[in-house]
Amino acid sequence: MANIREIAEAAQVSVTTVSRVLNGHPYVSEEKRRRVEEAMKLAGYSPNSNAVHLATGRTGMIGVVLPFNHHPYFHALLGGLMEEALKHQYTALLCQTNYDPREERRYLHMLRTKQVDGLILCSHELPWSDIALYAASGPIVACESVQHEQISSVYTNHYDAFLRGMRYLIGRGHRKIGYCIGRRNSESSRQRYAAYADALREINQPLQPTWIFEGCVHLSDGIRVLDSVAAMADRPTALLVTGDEAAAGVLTRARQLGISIPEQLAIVGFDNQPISEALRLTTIDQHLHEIGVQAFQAFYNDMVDPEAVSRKMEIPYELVERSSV
Amino acid sequence: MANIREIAEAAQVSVTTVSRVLNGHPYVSEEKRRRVEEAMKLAGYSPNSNAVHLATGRTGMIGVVLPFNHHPYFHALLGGLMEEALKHQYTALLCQTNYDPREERRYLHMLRTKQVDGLILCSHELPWSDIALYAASGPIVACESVQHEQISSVYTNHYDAFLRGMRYLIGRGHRKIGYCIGRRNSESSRQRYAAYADALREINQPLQPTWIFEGCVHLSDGIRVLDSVAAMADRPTALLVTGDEAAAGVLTRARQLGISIPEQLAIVGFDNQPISEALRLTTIDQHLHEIGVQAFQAFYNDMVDPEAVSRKMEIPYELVERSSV
DNA sequence: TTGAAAGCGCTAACAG
DNA sequence: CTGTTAGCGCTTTCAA
Repeated sequence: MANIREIAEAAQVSVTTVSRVLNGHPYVSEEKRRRVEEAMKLAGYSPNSNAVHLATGRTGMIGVVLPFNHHPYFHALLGGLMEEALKHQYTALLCQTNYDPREERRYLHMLRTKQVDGLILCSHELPWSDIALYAASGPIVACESVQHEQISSVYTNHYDAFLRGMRYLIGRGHRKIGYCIGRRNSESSRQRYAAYADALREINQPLQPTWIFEGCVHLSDGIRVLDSVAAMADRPTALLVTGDEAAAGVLTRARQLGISIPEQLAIVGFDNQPISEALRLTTIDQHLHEIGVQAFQAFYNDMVDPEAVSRKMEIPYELVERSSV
Repeated sequence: MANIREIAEAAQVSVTTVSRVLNGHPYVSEEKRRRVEEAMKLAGYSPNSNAVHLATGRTGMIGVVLPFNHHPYFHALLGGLMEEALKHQYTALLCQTNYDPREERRYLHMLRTKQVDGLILCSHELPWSDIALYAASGPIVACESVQHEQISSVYTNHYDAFLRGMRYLIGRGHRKIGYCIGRRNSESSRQRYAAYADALREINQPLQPTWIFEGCVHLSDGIRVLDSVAAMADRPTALLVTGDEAAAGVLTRARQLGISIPEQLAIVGFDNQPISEALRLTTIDQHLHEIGVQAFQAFYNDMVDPEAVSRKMEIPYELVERSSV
C-alpha cells in the first residue's frame, strides 16, 4: 500500500536512504536506520517487486523447465539447483510443460519479457535451434549435452555410463541383457541404445528387441516390465534400468513372484536415489544433485559475465555396487 | 532489448499509439497499426513485463498454492481453475509448498510485493487468522470452508458428502464399515470423522478404530490398506475411501488376492477421477473441476470489485453409482 | 553520510 | 483517431 516515499517522509529521510536500508547498504547512520525500520514496520511496508525489477533490470528469478516434477529424478536435480540458487539470492520458478511445446514456448517467452533472468531446461520438446533464438534475452542452460554456442550445458555422458553398466554385467558373466528407458526419442535414449548395441557387439550377442522396454518412469512401470519378463520363454538374465524408481518396481515385483535377485535376474539401476539404498540396489549414480548445482552456476556465470563463452560441463558418473547384481 | 520509444520512432508514431496496438485497443488507423507491427517485428520487440506490471498495478498472475501437484485431485482442480483463468487472460503460478509453512509464507508474501494479483489456496498449513493478514494486499480464495470475512471460500460439504456415502452403504445392508482419509489434521478429515461417528450411531454400531486408515493418497496406499484389511480377523465389509486413486489401489489389490468386490468388500471412492470410471468404481463426485472454476471466479470478482463481500460457495456433490458396491 | 534528480519501460488520462 | 505528459515505485549516479 504505502510506497517508499511515504516511508521516507515518515522517517524524515530521503528515499535514497530508505532504499539503502532496504538493500542493506552501508553508510547509513544507526539513528536513521532505526527510524526507517520503525516507519516500515508501522506502515506494514513491503517494496513493490515490479518496481524493483524494472529499476534493477533483474528479477532474481530463474525458470526451471521440466515436464513434471513428481519424480525423484527431478527432486534430486532441483535439490542441487535450489540449494545453489539460494546462495545467490535466487529463487526458482517451476515451469511445468507436461511435454507440451506450446507451454515450453510460453516459458521461453518469459525470458524475453524479463519475467525471469534465465532458464534452466531439464527437458525440452522444441529443437535447440529454436530455443537458441531466445538466448539473446538471457542465459539458457541445458541439463543435457548440447552443442549450440549460446546454450550452456551440464550433462552426463550417457553413452559411457550405459556402457559401464553393460560391461559390469558382462564382467559378471551375463550375456542375455535387456534394458529399460524412459522416453524413446530423447538424446540420452539414443546414446543408450548405441552403447547397448556396441556392448552386445563386443560379446557377439544378437540384439533382442523384446528385451528393450520403453516408458519406464515410475515404480508401476517396473512392475509391468517384470511381468512381461516373467512371461517370456527366453528371459534376459540381467536388466539395466534407467531410473531407480522403475528398477525398484522390477525388484519388488520379482521378489513377489519368487524370482531371486540377483541369481535369476540381475538389476542395475540409475541415479542412486534413496529407494535404491533401501533396497540394496546396485546403481549408477549420475550425481543429479551436482548437475543441479553446476547448472545454476553455469547460469550465474553467464548472468554475471554475458560475454563469457557458454559452458559445456560433463559430470562424472559412478557405479555404486550393492546387492542386485 | 528495444523499448517502446524506439518502436514509436521507427514507426513514426507516438508511444501511445504503440501501446494501443500492443494492447489491441481500438482507434488506431490500419496504416499506423501496420507500421507499428512491422517495426516491432523488425526489432524483435517484446514488451517488458515488469514495466507493464508496474504501470498497470497488476500482473495477470494468480498464485495457486498446493502441497504438491502430482495427484489427480489437483489435476482436476487445476484444470477447472486454469480453464477459467485463461478466459480472463490470467495465468497461474504454481506454488508448491511440500507442506512447509515457510514456503507457504513465502508465497503469501508475493501478494504483498505484487508479484501476483491474488492467491488460491488448495491447501494450507498456517492458521487462517495468520493468512487473513495478507488479504489486505489482494484477494485470497480457499478451496475449503473458511469463516474469515476477508477470505473467499469454495468448498464441498464434507460432512454431508461423507454421511451420504455412509448411508448409501448402510442402505445396502452394510454394518461393518471402515474408511480411509489423506491427512489426519485437515478440517475435512474432522468433518468426515464426525459424519462417520454419527452414521454409526444411527445404526448403533461401535466405532472400530482399526478400520480407520490415514495417509491414503496414492494407489500404493490403497494396496497397503487392503493388505491390512486382509490380515484382520474381523474385517469391515465396506470401505469409504476419500480419493479414487487410493480406492483403485484397494480394489486392484483385492482382486489380486481373490477378494471379490463388492460381495466380500464394497468400496466407495471419492472424486470421480478417470481411474474410477475405468474400474467401475462407485464414487462420490465433488466436482473438483467446478470448484476450480468457481475459485477463480471468486478471485476475479474480488479483484474487479474489492469492496465486494467475500464469497462462501458450497459446491454440490453427487453419488455416482457403478459396480463396487 | 546524505539527498536531489534522472531514469527503468510502459499505461492512461487528457486535450486536441 | 493521435500525441503530450504525468505517473507507477524503486535504484543509482552524482554532487555535496
